[in-house]
Amino acid sequence: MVQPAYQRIADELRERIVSGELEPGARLPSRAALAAEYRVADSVALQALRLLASEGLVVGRSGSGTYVREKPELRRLTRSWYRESRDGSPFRADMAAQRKSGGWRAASETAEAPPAIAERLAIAQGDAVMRTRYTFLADDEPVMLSTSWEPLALTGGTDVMLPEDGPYAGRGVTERMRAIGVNVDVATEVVTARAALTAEATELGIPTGALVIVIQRTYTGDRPVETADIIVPVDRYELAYVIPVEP
Amino acid sequence: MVQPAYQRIADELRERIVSGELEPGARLPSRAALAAEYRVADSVALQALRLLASEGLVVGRSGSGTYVREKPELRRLTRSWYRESRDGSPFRADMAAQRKSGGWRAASETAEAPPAIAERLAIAQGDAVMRTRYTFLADDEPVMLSTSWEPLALTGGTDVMLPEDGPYAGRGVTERMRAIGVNVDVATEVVTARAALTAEATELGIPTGALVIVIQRTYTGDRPVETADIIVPVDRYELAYVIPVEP
DNA sequence: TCGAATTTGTGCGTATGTATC
DNA sequence: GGATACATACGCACAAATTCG
Repeated sequence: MVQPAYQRIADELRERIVSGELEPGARLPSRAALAAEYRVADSVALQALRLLASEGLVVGRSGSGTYVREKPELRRLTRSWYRESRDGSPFRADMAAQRKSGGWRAASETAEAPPAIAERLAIAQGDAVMRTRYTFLADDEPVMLSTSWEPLALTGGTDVMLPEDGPYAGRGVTERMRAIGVNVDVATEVVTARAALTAEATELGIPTGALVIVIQRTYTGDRPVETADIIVPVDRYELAYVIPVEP
Repeated sequence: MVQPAYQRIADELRERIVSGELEPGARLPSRAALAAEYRVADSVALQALRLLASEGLVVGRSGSGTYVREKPELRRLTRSWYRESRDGSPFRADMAAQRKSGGWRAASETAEAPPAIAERLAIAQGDAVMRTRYTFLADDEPVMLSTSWEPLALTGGTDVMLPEDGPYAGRGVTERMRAIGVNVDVATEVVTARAALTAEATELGIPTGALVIVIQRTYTGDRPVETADIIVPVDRYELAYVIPVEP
């Protein structure tokens, strides 16, 4: 397989970056310099740099140069088997552990279950659900998004129908469900990753197409009671799962 | 903020793809058609399509067209609190559950601990470690990579010094450590995502820069006993964490 | 303070090769 | 074989930001 020139240039730079030879903040050769070094047209050097930028390895600054991406202070989200036992919300606990103020905005509305959500909740497509969109804030900056769905068949007419209103506002799914006599045994988190959509990128203040981790979380007892899509930008957070090993 | 033309084109196509209006396998308008529709030059339409391709949303086929990426059959890796209680290796169990044959190749060698690994193992930089590289196979195709490090101070001179040799070959970290009287309590998995490096991409048969999930797993008892980097292509696998909720 | 040089970001038009239909 | 479409590459142009003397 013959490598196209722009890929070869990108590969060589990528190796130098991940090997640490080019440290975060270091300046890459300019487009013109790369073009001269590799004996290619300016546009080919440009293409190589665009590729690296789309991978999140480098950022260009107009008029200045292209630099190896500085890693922002990485925050950690802990997901462990005792997570719900901590007082209040897991997110606030994580933020507190890192000396950040944690909070969120939320808005709920009723909706019809789309196919993928219906399957996760084991209900019929089009069934009524309560959809709640969350924006999580750390030091007042949006850092994480979540959309949650709960079957109205379960919570309709009860105290806890609105996750962020009433006596159990903000208390977490387990506690709210317990309040209406619904048992919750396990949380399943399916982790994937993709590029951020425009709407997500705008809300989170990251470039469109930046990498995000998507967590599909479902709380289940005798049946699924809540499912959520959680969007986490990879360069701000890492997820830590703590798993006990059975003796 | 004024959006560049190529980004607007990419955004609109991206929305149509993730919303499902353009289903997997559907053909996008040709470059020429896009250029005409948006009144831009051919090269601008090209730039938009390259952006989507770099995000893994579409694939171009020479002479034919650009198509919405078909999702390969998604395999699931289950990570749960009882994972080690299953007989043999977790990977084989996952594969068996999905009617695939699972296996792996491995090669071990001694090495000096690089800084990041030393920190994860709570040893000094440069201390001797046993490094083992794994290639996991499903139906004889490489699907997952892993590199593991164990402090030689712990296993040196014992039966289990080589993870894939001796009486405990392939039996999992917990069991091997128990055999030499070392206790293992918890596994911590730190999940991030990035673009695949050239070497990884080649080995896994995916395009360079394709999205991979990186799991940094550390087994800990009284002290860290093993740590590993596990590379999982996102479009082949999803990770499922099952977390019990405390009553 | 000003201005020139540099550098990135965007965009245009063209050419060649190759795969598909 | 011819038309179509993607992949790569070249060269050029201009705006905007930055740098530096």
